[in-house]
Amino acid sequence: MDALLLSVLEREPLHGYAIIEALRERSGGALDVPTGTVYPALRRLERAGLLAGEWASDGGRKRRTYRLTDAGRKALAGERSAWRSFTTAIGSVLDPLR
Amino acid sequence: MDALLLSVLEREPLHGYAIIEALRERSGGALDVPTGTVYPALRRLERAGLLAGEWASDGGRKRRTYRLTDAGRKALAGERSAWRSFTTAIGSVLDPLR
DNA sequence: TCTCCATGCGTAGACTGTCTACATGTAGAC
DNA sequence: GTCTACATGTAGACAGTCTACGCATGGAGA
Repeated sequence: MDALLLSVLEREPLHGYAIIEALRERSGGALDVPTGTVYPALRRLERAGLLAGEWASDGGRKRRTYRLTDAGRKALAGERSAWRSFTTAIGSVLDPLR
Repeated sequence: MDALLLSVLEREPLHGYAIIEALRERSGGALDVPTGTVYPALRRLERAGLLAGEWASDGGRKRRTYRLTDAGRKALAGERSAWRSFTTAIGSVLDPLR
């Protein structure tokens, strides 16, 4: 989850709702993350210093827009390499060379 | 976890301890799953009818050897395809086409 | 006008699964 | 006699996700 959020925010700052849509889009509909997962996760990442959130107003609507911090960018690199190691490890068990 | 256990048992029945070693070996040391994860998981899979366990004696030692049931084999196929979908979805977010 | 839906943020509580740490015991090597 | 590898298992903490809510605005259509 953390890696996904960081990755989506890599290019441009987005607010929660837009992040959910971006995840759905980028994954071709496969990833439909509920708000109960995303919002707490964003908070968590903000507390950890990986994201910076800011309130903005679009018309009457209030949005909390998050952007990646430098620490977040580094964390993303780590998450990506961890993900690769992870899938390689699982893959080596699930699809052993025949 | 379930997929990993089922996959390791696909070729031959094994007991818990051997399963842990097999996972470590097959993954090149990356996967070191603690007993507190494996044993309950094996029980769970057995209760679900995906594995069949049987006590055996090797010398003075007692082992519980698990083998894949037909349902387990089907479940494994499902797990494999689910894993592929999953990694594809995550990958499309983490490593978008540039 | 009124209602409904998409937009938008958020929390409470249930649920699930993993991990740490422990208990128990045998066999064999030194 | 003690240590290590083998072997199974549980209790309880912990973390993260999901379901199901509550609240509010804006715009489209009946």
